[in-house]
Amino acid sequence: MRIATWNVNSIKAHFEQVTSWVKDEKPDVLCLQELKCEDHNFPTAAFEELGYTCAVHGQKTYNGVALLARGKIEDVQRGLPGDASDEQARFISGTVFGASRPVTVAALYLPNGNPAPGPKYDYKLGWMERLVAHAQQLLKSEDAFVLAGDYNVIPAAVDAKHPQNWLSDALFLPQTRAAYQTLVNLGLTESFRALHPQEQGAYSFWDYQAGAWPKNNGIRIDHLLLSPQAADMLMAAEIHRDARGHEKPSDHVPVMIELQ
DNA sequence: ATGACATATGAGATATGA
Repeated sequence: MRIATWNVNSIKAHFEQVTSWVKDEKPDVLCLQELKCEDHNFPTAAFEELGYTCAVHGQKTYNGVALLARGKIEDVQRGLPGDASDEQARFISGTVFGASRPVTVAALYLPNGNPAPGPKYDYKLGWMERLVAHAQQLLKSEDAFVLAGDYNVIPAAVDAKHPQNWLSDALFLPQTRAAYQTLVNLGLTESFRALHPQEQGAYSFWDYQAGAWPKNNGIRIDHLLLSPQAADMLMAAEIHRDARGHEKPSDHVPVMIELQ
């Protein structure tokens, strides 16, 4: 079972590139972030024609996440538990069915948090605390699960071309990295780094500005975190950096893993 | 030090992103 995550920076603006990639790669499960559209404007019919079931948690202009799967999706949950007043569409989860066992997959779009300090950074840290609490709940079941998405977290200096430029940024502040490490320390496995411990220059985001892409001035912020039961099934993890080379691309590229 | 670039909204300029 192959599971991919991709911050598409508007599904409307990048529809052709997303569907083209899906036709080529045929992931079994696809987590999308930054749809920037409401549910009724998501191209559900087009993805259904490609063989996917769609679970969408959209929002006008900002945010918006979706979970797509080749088979059925059960127990869909929209929104990250822990704050009923949070109206930002940044989390959707559901259970999909692989050859061997069910897997719960969450598509998440963790808040950017800039400028830090400030209310946006407070929101980011609060969101991360809620994600830790939710992961703790999921771990109790001992089921396989995958938390996939745009974490807006640079885990370590190796995950940025110029880490010194990010020291005071919400994506790389010590408090951000500590919160992310708290999540991982629950017993989760970060797929890409687990399989490529030494690899440098592997990024998933390049700013549109200042020629970041041709200089490979990127950061690795899109991650798939695995429960112990899912980690046991991990066979591959790859960043599809070629997607950044098209005309008018998203600023993120897909990251895809293979389980069992 | 600043802006550079992209998207959505809505019809100009602003908010957001990372």
